[in-house]
Amino acid sequence: MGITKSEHFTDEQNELATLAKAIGHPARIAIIQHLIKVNSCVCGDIVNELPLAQPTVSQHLKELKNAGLIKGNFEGASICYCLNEEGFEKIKGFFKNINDYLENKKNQCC
Amino acid sequence: MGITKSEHFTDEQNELATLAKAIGHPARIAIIQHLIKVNSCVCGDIVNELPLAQPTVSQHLKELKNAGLIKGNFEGASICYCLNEEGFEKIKGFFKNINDYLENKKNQCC
DNA sequence: TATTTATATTGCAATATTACGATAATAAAA
DNA sequence: TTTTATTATCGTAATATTGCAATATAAATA
Repeated sequence: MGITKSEHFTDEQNELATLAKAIGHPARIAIIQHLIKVNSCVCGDIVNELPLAQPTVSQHLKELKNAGLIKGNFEGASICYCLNEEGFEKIKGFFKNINDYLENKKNQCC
Repeated sequence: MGITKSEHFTDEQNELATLAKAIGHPARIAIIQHLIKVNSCVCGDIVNELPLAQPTVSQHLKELKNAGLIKGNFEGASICYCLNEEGFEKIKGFFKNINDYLENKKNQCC
């Protein structure tokens, strides 16, 4: 049905899924990587970096912003975007759990 | 168009996106969390855990398996699933970069 | 105020995802 | 070999995502 039964999962599960989903597109990975490289930049810079039209980039930025992974500040006529620590902090714990588990696991079937 | 222009991105970007996308659904988060809790289990156990029908769970397991995040071994009539270290290892570096960056960042616009 | 520049929104077509009933496939048990 | 148990696949409906042209909005500048 294309509709996720999110009401049947915990808030934590839904939140983690939303964050991972936002990261789950190569254009949005590229945007994150670019922001790490240049620290902060405006939408137009990303349009020049990526093989996508301006409305498409704007849409990807919106999704990253909604998920809490980036934030934007007005800077004259442009909007300056950079990573939002808060969003990444939320994912951190999840992957830490997994890594801790994988380092200590024993007696698995596979 | 609903079609991702993956040919315009690097292999690394596409691979990271595929992994994140696979994690980006609450049911698949729940499956991963369950596997951490019980170490390994069969599909039927997950069907009992989640509010989803068996074909739906099977489909989610397939996606996690295709992404390299879980693996399954035949164990009698059942299939025993557990986490696949390989997949998570690939994401680890990406988040490590982000966390290192966020810990040292300065002079941001926002 | 009119123009330019930068970004967002709308509308739409193409494609992908989610979910599940029905059914198939596979292997153990009777 | 038939039955039972377990998981996978098929088919399909509902919904979501991706991408972009066209357009709107907002702020700076002439």
